[in-house]
Amino acid sequence: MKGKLSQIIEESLKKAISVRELQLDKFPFSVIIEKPKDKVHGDLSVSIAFSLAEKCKKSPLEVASIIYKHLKPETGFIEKVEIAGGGFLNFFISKTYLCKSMIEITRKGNKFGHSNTGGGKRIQVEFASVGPTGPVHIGHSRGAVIGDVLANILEEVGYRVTREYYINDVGTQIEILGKSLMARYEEILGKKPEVLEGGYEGQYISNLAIKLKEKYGEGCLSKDVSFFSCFAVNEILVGIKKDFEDFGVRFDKWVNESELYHRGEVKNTIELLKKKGWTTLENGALWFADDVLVRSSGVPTYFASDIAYHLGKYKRKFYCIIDIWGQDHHGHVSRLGNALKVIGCDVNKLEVILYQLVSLSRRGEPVKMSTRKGEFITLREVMDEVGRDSIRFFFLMRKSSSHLNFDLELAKAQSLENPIYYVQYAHARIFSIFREAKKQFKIKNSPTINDWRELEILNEEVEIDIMKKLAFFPDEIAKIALAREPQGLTVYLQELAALFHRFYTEHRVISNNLNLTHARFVLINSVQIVLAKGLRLMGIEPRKRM
RNA sequence: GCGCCUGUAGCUCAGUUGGAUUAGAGCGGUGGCCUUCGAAGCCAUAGGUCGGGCGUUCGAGUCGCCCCAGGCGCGCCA
Repeated sequence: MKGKLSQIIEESLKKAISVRELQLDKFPFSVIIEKPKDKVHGDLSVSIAFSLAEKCKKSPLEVASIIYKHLKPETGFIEKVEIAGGGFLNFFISKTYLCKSMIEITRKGNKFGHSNTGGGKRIQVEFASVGPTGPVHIGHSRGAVIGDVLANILEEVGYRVTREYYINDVGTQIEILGKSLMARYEEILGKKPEVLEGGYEGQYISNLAIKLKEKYGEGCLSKDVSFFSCFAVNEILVGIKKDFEDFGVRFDKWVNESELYHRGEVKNTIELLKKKGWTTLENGALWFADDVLVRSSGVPTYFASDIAYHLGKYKRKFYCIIDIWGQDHHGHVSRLGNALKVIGCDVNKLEVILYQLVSLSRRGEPVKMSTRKGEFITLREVMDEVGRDSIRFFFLMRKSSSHLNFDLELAKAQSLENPIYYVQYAHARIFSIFREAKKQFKIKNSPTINDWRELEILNEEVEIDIMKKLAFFPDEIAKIALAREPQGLTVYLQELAALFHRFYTEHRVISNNLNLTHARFVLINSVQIVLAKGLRLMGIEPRKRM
């Protein structure tokens, strides 16, 4: 709708310029359309007269009047236009348009909201990538939700999305993991292992050791660390994949860091940086600016392989590359960008979304989490405790840059008052109405409608508000996709649910007035379609009963 | 010390690329609403110097600078 209106304004401006009523050297490249807070200011409003006033040497009111004069009476979309507040142009959407929107929703069903603004361009979203040194903990799950839902939304607006998980399966941490497992294995076989400083200590390590013993007996005592590392990584990865699967997160591609080494990509990338003259040798290590690419031991760092990984992404020719990382990686952003820049990558294509880590508490007492010490709450545990849908909704209620405090006891205690139930309840109520309707009429769950005039009978204020809210859904999705802010979905769904609950309380759907009943069936069916759509985009299954 | 993020009602947070003389929602508080499609709901009411200051602008919760408070990062870890 905003796009439609900005086009109308642009045409008016062009006309005004061509007849020299507005003196502008440059055409303003974008017309910003806003949604006023107050209904009396219309459904959509434009404040461009203020910004043009100075350039044209006219008052905002004069500019607004000129734009107003050249507006083409539009095709039933706009009911009326007002100039107010000294230069605002306020537009009121026609009821005809709203009624026609309901027909569109009814016909399109779960395809409503889909658009092709992305034009099939390919976007890669890399998210939730954590080293396979332990089970997924709840902190990482936030990145998983943000990435998964953002990917859903980008697909909805017509991009082809590749969801990718980068597995850091080599390096110091993996070696420590192997040593930790080795020590535990030796321990349960009655040997006294070497003391290991800073090793991984979680119960899952012991479980892996037991598994090794059951499978090979004492046969692994002669194996070296890399054997244990490899075994641990593979086993843990199986668990991670299962965790994400049960959490409703899917990936199209899993990339192993080790593969980048086997294919020589890391080496080639380092050579490329060297050749371009951007590296220095100091204390036996190879540096790029203030960071080490290759250790004095000859082993490349994570930094080096990540440059290689991203160079690979560029070679795959994505329109846009999105990385979703925990805030603790923010120091990595600029140096990665700088390195990519000097080897010829267009860094404008790279977007890094940082999310604040989840801090966990129990009855207000902070819970310290450390993967290494095994002191952490896993995604699995929280899923069992509060349910996957609640976690998803909760994690999407705040913008990614906000801190998120997650109190386990509170989450459990509030589970009945969790906002997700508010939205789900609205959805379930609609099904309930249709169940009741089935008893009284012989109707299907999905009413059909061909003539928009049948909806003109919907005159209550809250009905009009609902229709507007629904008609704006595609705009909402587009905005969320563009801003890369999937949390906007929770706000929209709560607002729509609130309108529905009010409508439900104030008015009856099923009544003696058959025409009104039918129109309201169409209305609530549309609400159901959009609620379900929004929830599914969030990876939450809409409920028919509570 | 340097860098990133955050600071809005008692609590948890919205606030649309700066917009309209009354800054919103949920929880919690108070008072109402079930003979009728699900009360996990609705309505009303109380509660705020938008951390503080200066500035830019026709216009600032939103942008800039400084200060205060909290979180995180600053490794030849990833």
